[in-house]
Amino acid sequence: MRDRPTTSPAKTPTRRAGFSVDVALLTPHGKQLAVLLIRSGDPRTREKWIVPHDSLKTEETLDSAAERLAHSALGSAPSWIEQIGAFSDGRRHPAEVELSVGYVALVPLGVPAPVGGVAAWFPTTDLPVLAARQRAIVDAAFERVRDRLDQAPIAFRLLPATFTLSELQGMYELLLGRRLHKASFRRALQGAWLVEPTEEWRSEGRGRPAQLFRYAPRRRRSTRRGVRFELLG
Amino acid sequence: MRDRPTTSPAKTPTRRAGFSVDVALLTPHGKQLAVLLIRSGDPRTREKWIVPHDSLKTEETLDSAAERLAHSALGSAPSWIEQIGAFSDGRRHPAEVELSVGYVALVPLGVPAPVGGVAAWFPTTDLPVLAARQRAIVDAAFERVRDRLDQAPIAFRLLPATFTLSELQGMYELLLGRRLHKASFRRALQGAWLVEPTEEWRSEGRGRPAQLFRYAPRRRRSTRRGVRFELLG
DNA sequence: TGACATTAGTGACGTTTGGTGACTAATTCG
DNA sequence: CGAATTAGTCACCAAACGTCACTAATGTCA
Repeated sequence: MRDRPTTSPAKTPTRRAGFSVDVALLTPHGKQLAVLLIRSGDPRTREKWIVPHDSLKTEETLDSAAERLAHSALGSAPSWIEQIGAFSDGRRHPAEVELSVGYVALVPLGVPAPVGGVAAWFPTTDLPVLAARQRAIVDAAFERVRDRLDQAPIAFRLLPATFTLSELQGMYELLLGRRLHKASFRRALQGAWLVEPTEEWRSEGRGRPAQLFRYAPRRRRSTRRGVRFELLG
Repeated sequence: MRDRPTTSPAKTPTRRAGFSVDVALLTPHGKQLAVLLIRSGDPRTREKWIVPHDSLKTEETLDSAAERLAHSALGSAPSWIEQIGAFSDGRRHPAEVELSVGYVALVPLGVPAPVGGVAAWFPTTDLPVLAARQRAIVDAAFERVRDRLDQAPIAFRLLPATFTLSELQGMYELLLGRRLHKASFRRALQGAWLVEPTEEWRSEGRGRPAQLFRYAPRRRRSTRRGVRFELLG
């Protein structure tokens, strides 16, 4: 359970800051991503589910507040976290603060579900009603994950420490929402020197056993590419 | 040394919010980018130059506050603007607020220098001392421009409405800090359907006249590319 | 036990994309 | 006129990429 120093009634006489830090925790869930929401402890709020949030404590940075929130909502540290930005625009927020700083964090597959009852994973397509500003933060979190897929080791952070190449490809397919070709995927992965094989093999029911790999990026030649106009509009 | 939000000097009686909006205005300046700084009107501040900033006015969104700041500092509207993120960490800021929301904005080449004396363009390599948090915002602004170069029409927004292809290439070279090959650049540009020729030609002193183009992106086929591992580390 | 389904992993071919040097074109300057 | 300068294009080659087809190793089931 999280502390809510900001839930003093709307008058909030001793509010330390005019803003909150909100963390959207994401994890793979079936064929899509899911976000961790917690039950609103405040019966006065209109929405029943909220994104973990809090105001800054003394001597705390934004990043450390986000990490504290993630750890406290989940029971363990996330494997990746990044600030999304500042959200305001007068939309509803459970803490009724003027501004919220949104964060996105990744939780590996297989981390046990959070403490019983008060928190739950909600898949992308089945979100409950959230306060408008928190909904915007969650939407931006999903979008940020897709956008950062090529720049940060998103897929690797969503998998356990060792994994098969098929699992890695499956994670990319989940995140991209489309199928990839096995040979192309592996050739590109090979060329990037991102994974190294372990001695272990895993036999998953039928079929040939798969070798386990771990994420171990090496320094690679920085190919000076030309300008890419494709993504521009 | 960090700022102490509780020691707000008694002169700031009606501060509406515990945060500011700060805008880093960038424009091409010789062979690099420059940022617009204004003279600090407050003799008590240690730093002589500051980034334009203000708190949110009533019923104002973050984006509209940033646009207002840009317009008021420059006299005209910027050609592109985007939020960078929230900055805190207890570093110094002229407004002595706990948090600042940073924005980056682009100003086309050739826009006249701002009003006399109180503002000036400072090239990347020759920045004066700024409050630590504003310095962080300026650094992030330069970085954001480089990062967005492939996703947003940065270079086009820094040029006048019509331009030669050599000018466009020169702008990319300025932003990337390296030379590009003419034939590759034009082939890629051609394939992206981003510009269309005008009927005008410009004769710039010596050499063959160049045709003028305008930015006019067309819908193009979304090539489903494979995964790019190169940028990952 | 042996055929078959299933999953892992690789090889090879053709196409596309991208880097490069060399060429032609049109202008100014002397 | 010819040299210098800038614009614009072409052709060649290498790297990257999509695709199909193949081999490999396991479980399942008649």
